[in-house]
Amino acid sequence: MKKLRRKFYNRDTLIVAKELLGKYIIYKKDNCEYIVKIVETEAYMGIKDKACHSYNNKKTKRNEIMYGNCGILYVYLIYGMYYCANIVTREKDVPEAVLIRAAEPVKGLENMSTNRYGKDYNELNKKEITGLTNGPGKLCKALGIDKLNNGDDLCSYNIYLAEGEHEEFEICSSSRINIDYAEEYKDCPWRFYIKDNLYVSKK
DNA sequence: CTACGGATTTTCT
DNA sequence: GAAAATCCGTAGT
Repeated sequence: MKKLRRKFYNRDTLIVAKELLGKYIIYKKDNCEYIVKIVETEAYMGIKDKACHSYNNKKTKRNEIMYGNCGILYVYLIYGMYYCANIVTREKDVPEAVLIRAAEPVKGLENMSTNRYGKDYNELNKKEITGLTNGPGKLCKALGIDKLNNGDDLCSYNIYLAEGEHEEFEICSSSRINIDYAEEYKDCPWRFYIKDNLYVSKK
């Protein structure tokens, strides 16, 4: 599979969010190779976007990664219990990113099952199988992504994104999930997902 | 099928 | 001290 280069990420964040659909995340950890296909993303559009951590150019210890180079993972803890994985876009000092909301498991299913439920993949019922990676917190749990992955370079060997075979699918968009506080930005159609894919988190 | 509340803790004000 | 880019179980339709 063809690895995505740095300049893929240094483009308009909405374009990157859309083009990330269908791409593969390859992550090597604990002697296991995890592969998932991205099926749902959300764009966070930086200093003007009230839903974005960097709204109004706010810079904190948590979000400083967004102000750095693109093609880097931004991971943070949400609601005290789950992690969310984002990919930083644009050039340095333009703090935008794409949240990876959901993915389809491709390889490393046994390990994902253990990470999520503490049991074998072949013991999972149908709901547990789709529940492996159909949400931002679930995806991180399945892949074992946590705080330590904040700042990981996606143009490296252990973790990177790649293009698969050319594949036809229809892209849907909608408003983003759980950002009611974002006022006039809460209805922007900046969430993208692959139509009819089983692992999309909602609708 | 949808709707609600509780869990849990880091981060920022 | 409040909020948070979530998830899950339970209850109701």
